[in-house]
Amino acid sequence: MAITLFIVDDHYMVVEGIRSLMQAEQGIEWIGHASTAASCLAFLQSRQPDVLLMDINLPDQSGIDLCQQVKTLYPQVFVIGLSTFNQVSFIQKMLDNGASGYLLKNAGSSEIMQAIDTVMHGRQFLSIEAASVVRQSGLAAGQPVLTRREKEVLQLIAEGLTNTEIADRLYISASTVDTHRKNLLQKLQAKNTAALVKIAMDHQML
Amino acid sequence: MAITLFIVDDHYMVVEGIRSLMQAEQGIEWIGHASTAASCLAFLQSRQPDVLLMDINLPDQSGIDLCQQVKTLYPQVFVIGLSTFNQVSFIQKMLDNGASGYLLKNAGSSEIMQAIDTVMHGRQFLSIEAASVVRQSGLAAGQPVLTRREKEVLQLIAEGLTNTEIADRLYISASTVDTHRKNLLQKLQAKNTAALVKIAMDHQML
DNA sequence: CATAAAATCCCTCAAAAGCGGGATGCAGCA
DNA sequence: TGCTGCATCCCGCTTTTGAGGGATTTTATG
Repeated sequence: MAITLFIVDDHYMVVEGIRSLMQAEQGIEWIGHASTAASCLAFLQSRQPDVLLMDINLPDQSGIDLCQQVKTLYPQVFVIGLSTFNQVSFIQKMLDNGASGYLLKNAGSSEIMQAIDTVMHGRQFLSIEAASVVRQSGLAAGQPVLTRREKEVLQLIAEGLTNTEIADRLYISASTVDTHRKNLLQKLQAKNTAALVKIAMDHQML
Repeated sequence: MAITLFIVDDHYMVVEGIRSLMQAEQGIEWIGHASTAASCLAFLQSRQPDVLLMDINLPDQSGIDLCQQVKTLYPQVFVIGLSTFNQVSFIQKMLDNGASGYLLKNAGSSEIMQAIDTVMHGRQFLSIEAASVVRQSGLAAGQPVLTRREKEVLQLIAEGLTNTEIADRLYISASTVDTHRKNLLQKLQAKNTAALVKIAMDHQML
């Protein structure tokens, strides 16, 4: 019995690349692809693949959210996240939302096959590069987790507001904003606001 | 005589996708691919394609720079930029550096063929989506152009250095750094440093 | 209900950024 | 030769931040 495979990715070249790579493989049945989260969900209503390769960047909603929806509706489907290298900060979120693995888009056919095989056995698969970056960046230890308020303050800082302006916007005192700011600097290990924004952008927090 | 094609992209799936799409086409000869700027330049020493598809994000250096080098060394090679949709701010730079066209990674084979055909005739080709985004975002009017010094200062600001630290690093006075900082704020229409870094990141300047 | 985490607020003081000027030297160019 | 853009440097003054604290109230959660 062949393993059925479905792909969600809005980049046609990537879809075509995987199809081409998988065509040569025994035991893999390509049952289709979608370029949006909506059309993916529509397809799944009629048929579910064993393994679902899912890009993190989709035009209508993020793969993170789609992953959660899919796993809620069809827990038996194994989801493998797919993205380019600079989006590794999403890996943890993806796994938190039920994904079984993570592939970088420079993976070759053997790595894809290995990923499919691993997740079909109920284990987790990470691209070697992904895994190493996770280790390097300390993501495995959980990337700095910001509270709701801290995220709000961070967002407004990045928009160029000062503490007092942020205070007005959030109906709190400037001192409080300052405290949040200090905590942000500490959590993200930033020397000052400029570095804070840079690091936050690098971690896709903005 | 078939048109020779070479690809630089660090995502194997994309390379494979294009190869698969092009294999079915008449008159296209795939002469190879590279995953880094360095290996691309090495290949070009021995052989030059008619058309060079080039990803903008490469591991060792940006496609923007590579494009300029390639066009300097081999002006007869037509370069077509390749990237995903959120990197459109690079399109103008790519074209400035001598690229003849721009394809988004969700292009299908007909669009790729059309692009190759168009640039081989010496004309410019933009993906419809790319063209529309260029119009929308006013990129065609040219995004703010920074001087060499301003770029250096911007980089160091984003790393969290203060004016005096930057001054030490660049062997200039803190006052000068301050002037560059003022000019950066003005050019990028930023209210303060935080917004400056955010905007710079949005424009892929960092 | 106890406890921890989050959110709130306050203080001081030094350092840095931001604002609004002005000014000089130098290179490329019409 | 005069113009323009770039890079360099300086002044005074205000605002904002960053680095130390300390403290209280809310809100989850076992």
